Amino acid sequence: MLWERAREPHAHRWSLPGGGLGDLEDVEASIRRQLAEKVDVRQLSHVEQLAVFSNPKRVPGPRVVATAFLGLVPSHIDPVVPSDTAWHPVDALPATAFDHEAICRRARHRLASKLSYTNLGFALAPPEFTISALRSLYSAALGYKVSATNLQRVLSRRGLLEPTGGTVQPGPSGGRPAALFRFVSGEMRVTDPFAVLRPPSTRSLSS
Amino acid sequence: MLWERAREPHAHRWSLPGGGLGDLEDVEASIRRQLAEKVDVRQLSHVEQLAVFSNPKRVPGPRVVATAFLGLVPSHIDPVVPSDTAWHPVDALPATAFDHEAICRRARHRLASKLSYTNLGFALAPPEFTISALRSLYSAALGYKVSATNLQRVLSRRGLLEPTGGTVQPGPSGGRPAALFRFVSGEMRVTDPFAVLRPPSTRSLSS
DNA sequence: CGTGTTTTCGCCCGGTAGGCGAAAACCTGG
DNA sequence: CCAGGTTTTCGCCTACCGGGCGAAAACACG
Repeated sequence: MLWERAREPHAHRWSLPGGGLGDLEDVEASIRRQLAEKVDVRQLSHVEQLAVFSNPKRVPGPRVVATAFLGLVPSHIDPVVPSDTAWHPVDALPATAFDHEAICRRARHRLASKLSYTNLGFALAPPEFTISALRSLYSAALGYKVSATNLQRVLSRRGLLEPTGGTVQPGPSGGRPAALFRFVSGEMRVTDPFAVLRPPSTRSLSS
Repeated sequence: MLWERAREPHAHRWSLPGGGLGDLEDVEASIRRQLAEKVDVRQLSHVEQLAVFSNPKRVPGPRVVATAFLGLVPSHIDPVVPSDTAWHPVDALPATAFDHEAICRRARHRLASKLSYTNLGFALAPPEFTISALRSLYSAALGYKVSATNLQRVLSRRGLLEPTGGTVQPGPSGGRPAALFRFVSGEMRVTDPFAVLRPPSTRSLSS
C-alpha cells in the first residue's frame, strides 16, 4: 500500500506510509500509529521489523534513518484508504520515492521466506477458506504457482491446518464442493526446524 | 565481547560495544568503525543487522534507539582487546547494562538458526579445520552436542564442505589422522530452500 | 442419466536427516 | 613387532518429507 506524494521531494512518486518516532513509543507502536492515523489501517494480522535503512543519502536533506516493517492484513479485510492511497501489486510497482522500492522488495522476500518455514499464512487468510483460495494467496505472495495438493498435505502434516467441517457450494460450472479449513494457531511460529542437527531429543511433530 | 562500564549509568555492568551514528555513514559502517576504534576488532567474517531496540525507557535519560548487529570473528582470530573488555560465553553472561542481555540472546538465536539453514559456519571456522574441530564450533554456537558423523555428511551433501587433502597428526593418545576440510564459499548463502512449494523448475543441488 | 468440472485422496518415488556399527589409521606399551 | 586402545571415517539401514500423478468423490448441466 502506497500513497502518492503531493509535495517535493519526489512529488507524484509513490511512498510507503510512515513517519517520525514519538518520544513515548517504540518503533512498532509508531508504525501502528502511523498506519492507523494516516491510512486508517488497524487490523494488522502480523507486524515485524524488516531492517534499518540508513544510507546518509537515502533522502535529500538532513539524514533520516528508517526502520522498515513488514505488515500484513488478511485478504478478507479491505480497509478504506484515503484518496491519495492505493494498493499496488509488488510485481508491478509504480515509480516509488526514495529507497522504497528496495524496501518493498525486501518485504516481499521476507514474506515469501516466512510463508515457507512458518505458519505465517494465517496472517494472509480469512478465518475460514478453501484450499484453492489459500492456493491463490500463496501463489500471489510467493510469485509462482503452487500445487493445491501439496499445499494441503504439507500444511496439514505440519499441524497448521485443520478442517472446520463446513463446505462451500460449487460454482455454476459444477465440481465437488470444497472443504473449509482454518489455521490452528493465530500466532506466528516456526514450523520447519530446518536444523542441521537437532537437539538430541527434539522430534518434529507429524500430523 | 563485552566491556565493563566505568561510569554511570550502570557502572561496573557489562555492555556491548557500540556508539553514535556518524553523519556520513550508515549503521553497518558505524558498527564496523566502533569495533575497530573502541576494541580493535577488524577481522569480522560476517556482519548482519539483528533488530532495532527502541523502547523509550531502555536507557535512562533521553531516548536512544539502537540498531543491534550480529558480528562474527573466526575462531582462529584472537584480537587483542582493551583491558576493560573481555569475551564471555553467551550461556554465562555477567550482569549486563541496559537491555544488552536481551540483545545477546537474540544474537545467539539468530546465529543458531542461520548455522542450520545457511553456510554461516564459514564465518566461525578457520580456513582449514578437522571435522571434530568444526563439531566443537557448532556445538558451542548451537548450545547442544552435534554428531560429527552427520555434520560431515549434511554439510558435504549440501556442497558446503570440501576436503583440502591434508591431514592432521593424531594426538598422543593415538587415533586415525583427521582429514582437513574447508568451506567452499566465503559468502553467506542460504542452503536449505525450506520452501513449502518450490518454484516449478528449481531443484536443490546435491553434492 | 451421462458428461464435464472441481476437489480430494491414495499410491509411489526420490532425496535427506539421522543412528549405528564396522573399518581405517594411528599411538603406546609390552 | 605385535596386541590393545583411541580417534576418525565410511557404509548400511531406517524414517520421514516434499512432490508428481492418476483415480475417486461430489457436484452442475443438458
